[in-house]
Amino acid sequence: MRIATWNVNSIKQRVDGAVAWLAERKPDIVCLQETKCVDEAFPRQPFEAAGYNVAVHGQKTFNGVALLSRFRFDEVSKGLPGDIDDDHARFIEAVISTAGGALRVASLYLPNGNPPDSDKYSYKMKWMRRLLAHAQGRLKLEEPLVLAGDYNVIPTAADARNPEAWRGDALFAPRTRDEFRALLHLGLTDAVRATTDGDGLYTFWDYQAGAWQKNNGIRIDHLLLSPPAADRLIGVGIDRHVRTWEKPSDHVPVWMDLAIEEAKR
DNA sequence: ATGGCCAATATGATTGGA
Repeated sequence: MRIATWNVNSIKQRVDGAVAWLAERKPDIVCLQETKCVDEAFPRQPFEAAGYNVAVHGQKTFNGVALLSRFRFDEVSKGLPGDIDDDHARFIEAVISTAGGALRVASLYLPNGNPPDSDKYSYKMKWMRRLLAHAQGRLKLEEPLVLAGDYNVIPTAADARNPEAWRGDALFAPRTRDEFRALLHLGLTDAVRATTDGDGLYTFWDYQAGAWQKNNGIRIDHLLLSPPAADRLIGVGIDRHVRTWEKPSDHVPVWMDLAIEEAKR
């Protein structure tokens, strides 16, 4: 079972690149973020033609998350619980049947939170605490669970080419990293860090200031796994070559393989 | 992390992104 996450920065701008990447990497399930369109406008057809079921939770202009799956969705729920007044489309979760039982996958787009002295940052903090509470509840199910997405968190200095430049930024602030560590302390595993302690593993390079050419990147797109999922982790990959394609997103896909078999039909 | 970008919007300037 191959599961990926990718912040596409507008799905309409990325249809061709996404279809090409699906054909190349052949993921079973994909978590997308920043689709930036309402559900009715999501370009479902090219993805269905490529063999994927599509579940979307979007809004006008900003945010927006989606799931692509080679397997049928048994359940889909939209929105992160914990605040009925939060109308940002940043969370979608689905259950898929596998040979070993239920697999639960969520695509999440955690708020950026800049500037850190603003209400945007307090929204980020609240959202992280809501995610923590939700994860806590889901972990009790003892299912393979994947919380994948753009966390807008640089976990450690090893996850940035120039950590000094990020000091004081909402993505690297001590409180941000504290909240991310609290997620890990629930028992969630960062799939990339479970397989390597290397540096230079980035998933985002700004469009500006030649960040890609200078490899001035950060690792902010993460695959977090419950214990039953982490026990089945085989390997991970970061498809940085996708950043060299025409009209690239500023993020690249991150994927992993789990030793989970698809349900027999 | 700014010199340099990109996407969406009834668009031609502004907002949001990270």
